[in-house]
Amino acid sequence: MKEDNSYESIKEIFTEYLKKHKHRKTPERYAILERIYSYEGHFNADILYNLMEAEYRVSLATVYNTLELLLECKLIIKHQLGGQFAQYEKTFGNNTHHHLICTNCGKVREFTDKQLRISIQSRKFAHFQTSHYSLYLYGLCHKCKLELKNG
Amino acid sequence: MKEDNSYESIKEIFTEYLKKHKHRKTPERYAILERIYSYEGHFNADILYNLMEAEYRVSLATVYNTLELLLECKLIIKHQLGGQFAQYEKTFGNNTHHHLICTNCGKVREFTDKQLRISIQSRKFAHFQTSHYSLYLYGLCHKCKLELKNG
DNA sequence: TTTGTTGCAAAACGTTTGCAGCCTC
DNA sequence: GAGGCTGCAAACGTTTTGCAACAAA
Repeated sequence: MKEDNSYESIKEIFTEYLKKHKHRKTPERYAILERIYSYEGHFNADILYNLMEAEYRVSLATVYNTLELLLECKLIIKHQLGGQFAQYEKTFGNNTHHHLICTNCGKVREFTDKQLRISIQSRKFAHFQTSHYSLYLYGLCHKCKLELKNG
Repeated sequence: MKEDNSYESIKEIFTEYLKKHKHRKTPERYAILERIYSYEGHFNADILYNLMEAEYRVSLATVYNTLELLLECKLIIKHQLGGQFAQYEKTFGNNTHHHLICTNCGKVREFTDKQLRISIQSRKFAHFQTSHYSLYLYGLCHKCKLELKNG
């Protein structure tokens, strides 16, 4: 099981995808993939760009380009949570989780709920083939609820 | 029941909100609210701005300003579906629904599922007070699935 | 050798902001 | 009359694009 989520097998998925779509296997692309898979949690293009700086310098354009490819082969997923930056996260080695978003401070928390996950994933459609999903619950986090009550 | 979703009662909610927060009751704000509530489906700031053109001319800044107020008093909700525009929709007189988003053509379809809605709405958290939620299922619509298979 | 990819910088895009004048309150 | 709101245009910040140089195939 652990092996399935190792960087080697992830890399293989990416290589297959690149080959199939006649894209080139550039060192930049693999460096970005590797960086993403050693990162825990949500990130955005700018965070990733700055993380890369230290290891293997790539341009921001290449970061965006590679994120697009990784989205297409489903190695990462994209969230449009707040206003500004799009957020990304790796899909393998990551438990499927749901998001709690505070409408006051914008903080994002994750939670897992197997029952909920199954309810959603088992929903089938005649004319739509689901590949993945996102569930966002909006509301007030503990801190903001107290602040608004006292303020 | 029908009365509860009429424009008059919606307007009252907005008026209450404006009064409570010491905001002014300007004709622009009511014109925008009215336009939104006579519109079916998702819209974005630009669509709304263009719709207003014919009836009661307002600036784009005012559109954004008013959308912000309507969000705060929960008369509309905001979706960050694709990349570009944020999408909005009215909340009253609208069944709670979920979204199917085609990852190929970007088309958004809605569906309702009472059981799923209840499962999600009944999930409680110790340190988070949920106000609303969004569920997005990503995948391929019928048309795109066929196109990709044949292409 | 061919052609996809890179880095750079400039452009594009939706959204936000600053400001003078206007209009609720 | 005071101060919040409007329209306008300019600014903002993220993402995309055009192009010349480069490198994978």
